Amino acid sequence: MEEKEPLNFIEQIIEKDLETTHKKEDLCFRFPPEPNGYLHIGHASSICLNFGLGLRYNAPVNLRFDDTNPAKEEQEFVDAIKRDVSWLGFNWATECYASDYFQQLYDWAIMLIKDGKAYVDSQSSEAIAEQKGTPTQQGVDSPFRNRSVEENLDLFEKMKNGEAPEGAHVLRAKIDMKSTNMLMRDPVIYRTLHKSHHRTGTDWKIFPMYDWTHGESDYIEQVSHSFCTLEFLPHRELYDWFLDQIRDSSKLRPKQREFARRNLSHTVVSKRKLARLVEEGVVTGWDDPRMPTISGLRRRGYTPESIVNFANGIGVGKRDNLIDVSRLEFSVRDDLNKKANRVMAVLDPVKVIITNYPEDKTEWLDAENNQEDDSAGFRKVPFSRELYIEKEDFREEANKKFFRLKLGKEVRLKNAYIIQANDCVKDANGNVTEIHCTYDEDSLSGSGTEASMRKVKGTLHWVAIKEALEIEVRLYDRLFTVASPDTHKEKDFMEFVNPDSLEVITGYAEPSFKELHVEDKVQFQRLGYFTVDKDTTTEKMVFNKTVGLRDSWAKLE
RNA sequence: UGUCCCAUGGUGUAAUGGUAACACUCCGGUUUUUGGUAUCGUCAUUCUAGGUUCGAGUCCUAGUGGGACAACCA
Repeated sequence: MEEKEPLNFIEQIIEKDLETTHKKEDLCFRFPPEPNGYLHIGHASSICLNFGLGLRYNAPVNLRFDDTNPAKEEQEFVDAIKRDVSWLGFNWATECYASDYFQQLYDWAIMLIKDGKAYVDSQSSEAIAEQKGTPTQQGVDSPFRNRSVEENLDLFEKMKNGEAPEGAHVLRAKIDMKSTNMLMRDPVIYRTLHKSHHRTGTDWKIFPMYDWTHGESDYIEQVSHSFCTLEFLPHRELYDWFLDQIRDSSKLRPKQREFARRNLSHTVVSKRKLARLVEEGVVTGWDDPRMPTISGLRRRGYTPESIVNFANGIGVGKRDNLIDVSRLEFSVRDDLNKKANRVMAVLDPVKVIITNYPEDKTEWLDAENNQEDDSAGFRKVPFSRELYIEKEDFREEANKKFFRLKLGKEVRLKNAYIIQANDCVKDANGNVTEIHCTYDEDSLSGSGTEASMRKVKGTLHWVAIKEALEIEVRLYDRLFTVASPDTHKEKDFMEFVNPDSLEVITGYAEPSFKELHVEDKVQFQRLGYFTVDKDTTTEKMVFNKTVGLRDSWAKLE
């Protein structure tokens, strides 16, 4: 007997259907992006939900491009979406396009007209909007609502052939202008658009609207459960109405169910808003490491596993939510802790001189790559007389809570020797420029000597200056200064952009860095996780800081 | 002046009429050649008021609060 794990409400819906109306083989899901932008962390949740269900029930999951609007959609986005879904580690059963169903949708529309369920309206969009009423006020019928079937057919044919100018006519479903659900007030199902479509070119001059397309696409693909976000809940009535008009009762009837979109703190998760950040130059592009896009997170150094674990870990519900970004950071630390090799780099250097170490000597010491992974092995790091350590790791004097280097006291240099600070040199402004230390020759890490086993409270990372590599390091902070930048009543979210979200510095790294390639992930010992950016050249390596280590010392300070 | 959805620690999600739990965060202890990791622990939760019931976070009613709906967007 296995433990009964708790089910989320989506899984409960499926389990119940499995008991009553559906067979296991009936299950089929889909992820339906519109190819008009890049996928972001919110989509990742939806991807993990749908593809996760596919894995759980061993059911197919289609990747369906909802490409009904040629004005916005592009092949570039199709490619990017496929790349992102694959990168997350999911395989779709069939690559589908709503545009593949244009003919079927058209045939059904003709049927609707013949049944008296649809009519051509020849008013302006303003007039139609006017007659639609408001949420609290019912609509009124269009003067064209009762055109004859013949006239409707004729006009619709003209729309299709491009004989009517854009905007002259639309096809509307004839439902109920008095409905409390505004979507049921004779929704537009076709508009004329004389634009080239990324897949159908200029074949079609009429394009179906979302509501008319989505449910019927689900039906064509025999999707059993069509999961979407809460804002589509009022669309469900229409979804069902359309299905009722065209359904063959021997076939499976798709059902739409809704879950709450998952919001991430300190960022925005809306394609339109993300596009503004790109257009207004706040970030360098859709894959800027500060962006919550899949490609941005990837460039930042997030692993697919960390994103999938994040999405699965937060669950799914129906309430408005704002997930703290620290939850995302936790999941990438958790994953990288197991995977990333430890290396040493100094980002804010101060020089250390080991006064009792020979001038010309360089020792190549063994350093363990990852204590969390026995198979990770060892590498060599050079040690010599002049080193860099972090400025903040030295104080002339400090209380005993400061475990680092101070005058007269000892620290361990990671993978190397125990040193003691004896003296320091300062510039005219009183800044420390050199620290003079002596080392304990018998204290080499791993040498097994008594001196090497001594317990010293502090351990510092360091690099030998002579062998050090200069690297560019890009440090990131939250893109917005407030948790929820886009829910403010009066202020535009752009007013909350953090002006200090990027800091570019030069750091110094141990020679083993030469072995790293773009997208490789490492832990800069004691600092955080970093990944090699694609801007890296043979001249200069560029690193992105993915996330810092937890830092209980920083909190103490 | 409407219809619909939602309400559990700081955050997110469980508990399916029967002891309110898990994760993150926060705080503290232990271990540690990363102030990391691991590990142990502390604090903290059912919006309000009625009702049904032996028993209500769960069911019902009302209230309060939050959200959605008036694109030829998806």
